[in-house]
Amino acid sequence: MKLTTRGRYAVTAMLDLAINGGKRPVSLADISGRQEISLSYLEQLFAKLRREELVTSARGPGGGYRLARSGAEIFVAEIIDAVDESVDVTNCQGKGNCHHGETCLTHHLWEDLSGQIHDFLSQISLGDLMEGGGRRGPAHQGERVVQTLSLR
Amino acid sequence: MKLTTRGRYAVTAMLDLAINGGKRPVSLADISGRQEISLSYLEQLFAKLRREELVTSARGPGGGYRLARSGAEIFVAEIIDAVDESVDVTNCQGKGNCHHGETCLTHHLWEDLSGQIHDFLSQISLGDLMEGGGRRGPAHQGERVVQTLSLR
DNA sequence: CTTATTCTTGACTAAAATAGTCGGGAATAA
DNA sequence: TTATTCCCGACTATTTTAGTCAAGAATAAG
Repeated sequence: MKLTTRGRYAVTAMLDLAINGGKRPVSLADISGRQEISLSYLEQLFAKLRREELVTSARGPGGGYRLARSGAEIFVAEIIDAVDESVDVTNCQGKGNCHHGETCLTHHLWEDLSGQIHDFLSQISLGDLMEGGGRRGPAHQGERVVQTLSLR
Repeated sequence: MKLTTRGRYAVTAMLDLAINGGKRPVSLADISGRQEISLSYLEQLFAKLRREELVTSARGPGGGYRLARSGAEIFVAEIIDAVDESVDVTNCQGKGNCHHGETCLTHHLWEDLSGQIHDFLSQISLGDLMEGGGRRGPAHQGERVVQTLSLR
């Protein structure tokens, strides 16, 4: 799990799709215009999103992309995983000699930590984001997610 | 808040310091040897950690670094913030014209999201990591952190 | 006092990731 | 038939990451 600008772009684009996508598919050109993301870059991102079956596509005039499921069933973690694949685990993979010959401590640690964040983002759907949205202030105090995190 | 390899390096090094640092300071050469991180790179990281007052230094033979506070009082989020500074907020900073003239939706969204993760990592101290450590399996089922996350 | 050790600083470099470009295609609705 | 839109691969510029190098300052130990 990585959190980068690319992940933000992808979530942004998917949210745009969730908001503006009704019956008709939404073209990348539209998303590009609204969100100010380069069209070609969006194409790259959506190729990955499609491979992970988060969106479906329709070619030709009036074509574009649709969410593969409802917004309530698509979670932020899925989107980020789709575009930011390959979490390479540096240092001491398998070697297990990092710490006085014992099996690497910090590696597991980070893996766990990143797993926790992943679990967290797995609870937030596009639907949640649409409701609560980016609005700050007292508008939506409603939604609450309670999470139990265990450190092992 | 960014989560990168550099942050992992920093947390790893700080944890090494927490574990191996008793009365005497720990030299970067020692950490470099144990954790297999380049010495010069560690120097760069520790310059930042020192600026943020997470560690104190002692020069000369037998010198090295010490945690500035006890491990129980140093939190993962602080470490990551210290080395991964400058979270630049791309697109629509202040412009507020991203989405049909309304003030940018996804920007706030991401800021909130990243804030939640920050809060989460602000609850995990080096002390916690030392206890629970990287051990998987049923060893330490004890520690539990309960968090209430609110989507706005 | 000398010396080896260790931090301190700044500039530089190589490699990788990120963000983006470009050009050609294939499908398809109008 | 044609304009629109996805699809795909290769290429490029910029930035970030990870690491190198060299010179210097503080200081404990001998």
